[in-house]
Amino acid sequence: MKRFAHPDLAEVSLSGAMQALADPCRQQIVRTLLEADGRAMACNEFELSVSKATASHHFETLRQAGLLRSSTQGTKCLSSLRLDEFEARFPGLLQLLRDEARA
Amino acid sequence: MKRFAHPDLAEVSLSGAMQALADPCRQQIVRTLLEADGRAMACNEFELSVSKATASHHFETLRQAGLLRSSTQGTKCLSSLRLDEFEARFPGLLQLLRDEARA
DNA sequence: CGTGTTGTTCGAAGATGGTCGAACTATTTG
DNA sequence: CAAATAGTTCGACCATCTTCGAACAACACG
Repeated sequence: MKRFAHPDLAEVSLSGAMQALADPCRQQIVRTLLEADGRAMACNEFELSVSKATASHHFETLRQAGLLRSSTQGTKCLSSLRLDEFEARFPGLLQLLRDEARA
Repeated sequence: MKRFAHPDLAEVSLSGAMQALADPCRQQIVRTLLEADGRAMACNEFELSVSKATASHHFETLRQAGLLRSSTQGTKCLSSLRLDEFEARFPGLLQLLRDEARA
């Protein structure tokens, strides 16, 4: 069973966080998780217009940016937002995504 | 005398803003302007470790992201932050840069 | 008018990033 | 065990981004 690496939020730079959140596909992933309200979701539950390989790459990028916590459950990979930790490190950043989602 | 284009903040996407602010060199420019407290600064007043050509490109990128307002004064190009407008469009985003500047 | 200052623009080189298909691993199910 | 499911990893391709030097433009100052 695969184990994913999850950096400490203190190691995540603002540049890194912004770069991760700048991509539309990754924004979509984070927005979906924001609406999921804390629930962990499998990769194939997200409606993404990219291949499996590309999606997997984006999930990894978001993990490295401290946004996602992932673990495998059977053949699935469940991911949830590290909401409180990320909010403590970069206050207000995720709220901007929430706002843009309504627009 | 050259005139620069300055987009309406409503036309600036969150992706665009984050992409602009993700670059270390551009972060340096914005941070310097934040410390300048509203004062307009010439390009050569910023201590950047890149060539003139590259710096000029970064200033243009920041203008397109709605962060800078620039105008020429003699041979100089004076730039200032569009602080209130940008803050109204993306609340809290510039504060993150300010915080990271102290760290 | 010539010289120096300040940026801009152009073209090219090199790095980075998003994308995919194919092959692979691990797990569940028949 | 065989087949289906869910992701990951690899290698390659292409677009975009960063960077620079060189050439250029506009202005200030003798």
